[in-house]
Amino acid sequence: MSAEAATGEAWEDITPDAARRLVVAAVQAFAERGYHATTTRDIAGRAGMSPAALYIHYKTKEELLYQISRVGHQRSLDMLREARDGGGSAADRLAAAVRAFVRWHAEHHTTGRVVQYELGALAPDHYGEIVALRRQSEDAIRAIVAEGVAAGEFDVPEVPGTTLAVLSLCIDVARWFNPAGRRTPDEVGALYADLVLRMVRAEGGPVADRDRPEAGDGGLQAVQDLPDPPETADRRRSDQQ
Amino acid sequence: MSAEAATGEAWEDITPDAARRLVVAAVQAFAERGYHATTTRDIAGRAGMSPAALYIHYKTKEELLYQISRVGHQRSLDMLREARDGGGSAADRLAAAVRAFVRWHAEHHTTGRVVQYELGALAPDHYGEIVALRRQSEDAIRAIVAEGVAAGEFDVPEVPGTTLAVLSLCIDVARWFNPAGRRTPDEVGALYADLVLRMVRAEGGPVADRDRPEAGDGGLQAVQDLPDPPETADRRRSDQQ
DNA sequence: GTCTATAGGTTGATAGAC
DNA sequence: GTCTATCAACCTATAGAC
Repeated sequence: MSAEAATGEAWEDITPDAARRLVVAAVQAFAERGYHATTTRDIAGRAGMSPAALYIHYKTKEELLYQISRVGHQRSLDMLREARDGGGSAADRLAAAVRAFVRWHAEHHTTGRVVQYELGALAPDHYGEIVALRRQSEDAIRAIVAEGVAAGEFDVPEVPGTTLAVLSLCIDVARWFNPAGRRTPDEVGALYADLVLRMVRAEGGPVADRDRPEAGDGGLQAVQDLPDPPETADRRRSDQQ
Repeated sequence: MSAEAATGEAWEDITPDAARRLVVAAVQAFAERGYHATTTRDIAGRAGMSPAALYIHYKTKEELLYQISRVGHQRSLDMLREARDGGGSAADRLAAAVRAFVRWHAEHHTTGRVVQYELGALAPDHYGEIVALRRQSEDAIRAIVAEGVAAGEFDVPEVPGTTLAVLSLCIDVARWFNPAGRRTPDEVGALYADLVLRMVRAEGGPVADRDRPEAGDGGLQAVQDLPDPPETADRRRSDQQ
């Protein structure tokens, strides 16, 4: 599978064709070199156009990054919410969430790198919008963990901290995954789902059925301490803890 | 504590004074904006010098990054080897490794971000040197995990994959840690050591003492499938799997 | 919509006075 | 060792022909 095929899958519905080619080219370039090291000439060249053609479809280089970041974050959020709202025990749903999220970060590791590691180059208003999506993704995982604890399926030292660790583990896959490596995206997803369940399982193993409080977050969703909103686009990097 | 104080701790023995100020300034700038978005003017300005003064102490901007990366990676490796060679059970030593590594990435998250996420901007020969240090860090963790499995203390689905996950979890702390957040570096270290032990623990809990094979790697250190060495400095990002 | 040409500004790094 | 001044290269984005 060519790099373009792997990168392009998520961008099928962008039209016109030239705009899609530019996004695909930008994802590859941003993932390889980083946003700031990538020139608009490079992007346009990869898309088979002159440097000026980029500006017919996108107002700035940052708008291209914003498009990539927005679609990628929305896709992640949909995926995690689908797992949260799916059937089965909390363990089933947490495993499904981790499997899907990890698989996506491995399969689309080029997109994943841009989505996860180039946030800091977004304009302040775009950054704010993306952070809102990230909080919602964290909420989805936290809900599953909290429900598992409430149901007696999980035993964790702390719900928000464990949620952070699970999310963190999945995100970092985009950084290290190498398609020429030993494992397929499916295998990494299965391995990580296994490891995460080991991390949260109650000592006696999952409880099949017992009296349990109403499922839901039950006030367990602590407000996150996020850093101050950015003054300029490049003044901060983290949006968690 | 000022940002400079937190960043500066690791660079005390760099002389002369101007060279140290430049490294500290570079760490802060690279962590905030990324290597490519940082100008030599910005670094020199933060260090209280003219743009040209930087070149008295460092031949290029990349040499500054290399210095930061080399010292940070060497410090990480020393830390992990000290835990590996320390006393106690495999669980004790794995917990010590995670606690120290996570604590360092939280406390020195500015340095950590540069060390972990700006590798891709290194010149090819410098990059190769850093990757060698990273492999040795991975070896240190893998040795502890393998020894725990051999001793019956740990039960993991796969030693190399579990090692990767542990390392990954620790590294990602540099990305998300926010000193204005809820947790201190010590608290994150303790939490993560707890979570990692849950991840690797044998179902029946640690085995106190039993017949066990000679401790050591025993051939369990699989050769890593690393990507091809870079042709140019900016052509690759990952060095694992 | 795409091109060539280029404006207008910034960059990494150097020259030479002190 | 540090400064001011500057160069040559390169960048993002725009103008205007087709």
